[in-house]
Amino acid sequence: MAREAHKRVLVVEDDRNIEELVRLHFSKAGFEVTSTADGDEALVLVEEIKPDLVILDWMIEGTSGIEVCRRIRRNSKTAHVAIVMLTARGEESDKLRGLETGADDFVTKPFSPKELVARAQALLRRTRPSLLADKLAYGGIELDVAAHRVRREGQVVPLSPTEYRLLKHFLENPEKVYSRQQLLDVAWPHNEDIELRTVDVHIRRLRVALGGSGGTDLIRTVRSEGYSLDASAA
Amino acid sequence: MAREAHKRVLVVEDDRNIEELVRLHFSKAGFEVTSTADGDEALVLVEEIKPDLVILDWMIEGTSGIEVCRRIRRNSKTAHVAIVMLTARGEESDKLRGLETGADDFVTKPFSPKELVARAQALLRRTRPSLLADKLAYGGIELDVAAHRVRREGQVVPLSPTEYRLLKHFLENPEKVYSRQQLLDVAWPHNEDIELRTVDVHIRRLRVALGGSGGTDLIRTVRSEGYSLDASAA
DNA sequence: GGGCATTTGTCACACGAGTGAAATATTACC
DNA sequence: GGTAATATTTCACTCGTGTGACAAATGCCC
Repeated sequence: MAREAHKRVLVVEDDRNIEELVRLHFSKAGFEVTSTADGDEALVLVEEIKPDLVILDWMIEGTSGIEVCRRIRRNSKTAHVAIVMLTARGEESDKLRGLETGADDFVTKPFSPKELVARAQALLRRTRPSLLADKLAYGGIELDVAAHRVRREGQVVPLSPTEYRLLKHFLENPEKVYSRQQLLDVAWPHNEDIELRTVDVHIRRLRVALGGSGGTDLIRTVRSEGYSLDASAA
Repeated sequence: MAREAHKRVLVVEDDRNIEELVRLHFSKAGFEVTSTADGDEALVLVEEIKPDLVILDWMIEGTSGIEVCRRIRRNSKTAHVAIVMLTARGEESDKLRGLETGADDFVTKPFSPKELVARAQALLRRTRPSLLADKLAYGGIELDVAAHRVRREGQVVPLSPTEYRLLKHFLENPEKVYSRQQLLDVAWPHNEDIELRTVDVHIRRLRVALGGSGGTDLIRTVRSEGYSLDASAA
């Protein structure tokens, strides 16, 4: 989730030339591109490959673009995906209907592929407020994802980036033991060639940071296994 | 606001025929019409008669239409007025620039006077969201959107355009961390090919501007993440 | 239109927090 | 008690950020 995997984009477009153009530019921008010319197939694919982004032509074979958009939004498994509509010039009313239907952005043909990619990327950067499950809490600790802020008993706890990532992972999976290697995998952006012992050090720093206000230690050491977040007595 | 007095309209147009045509139709629709052919005179009149609506020709004597528009918007006493631009056919780029400058609607010549009146009336009915929700506040900072003015502890804080956009975004989303890229997306009109580090500099300028009165720093640096507006202690 | 002030983007440099590894001390388990 | 695992401390180095300076771009006024 935190790691920088290639974003997937599904292109729904029945004009071969445009499809190629879009595919080329998104590939070049590091996206993994899948495409189809058919609306019904698009609905299957969007569930299957779980793209981060759908580029959707307004007028396509099978189910119309606007209908595809609506159905993607209605299906809870796919409702979250970002959607950019491609439409012909000058159809202002279409634009309104498209936004109502749930498209996130609109690009009118003819368009600059570079701009399309740029807007798509900006769209993916934008956080969707509705999707932010942004409060984690356990044993007197609160973590606000949006504000990137941690409190213990109401007191703000300053954490370094690594400490924050560690704690966030523990809060997302409380009372579950993770080995040092597992922790390196989830809380270190570049987890190659890092000593397992290093985890110990950061666990300690996290303990100190959290305990600054004098509370009990919520991080449990499980000998020869790893660590977990656990409010039960040691 | 509640009273149904005759709406006042100022027509800025140097073509005698068009001026007459517009005057006639707006009068018939119950407007009180004033007109001028000169841009500089328009700026005086708009303060004097406080119209509800300005019909503004793109190309006029004196100061150009776009410049008149800009100045009307910049003057806090007149910034709220509705503006409809009259422009020659086919100038899409003009249209864009006009909207950026602050025109509310665009009508291309030749136009139907009936349609012009209808759109003007629709415009007046339409509530301008930016002018309604026009007070943002957080941690001793007040931002008046309509007046385009910022105060801290009551003291007026002069801000450059970029600083203003940054602060406005933060005030609209307080205590939420934004990456440099996200800030470029929302606070820079043309965000292509701008270095991420540039954000740092403008954040600093905003800090200096806000802190001029000696208050604490409300902008929080979240290392390796971005910035947020946050009144809590570190 | 020309000259001036402001705004803006970029850079170079300095500083300090954050990080990873190593060395030593401590604890837990048999 | 012996051994292995973990805790703690320390240190060198990296990397992100703050800062001031500068040049280009923009807008403004006459």
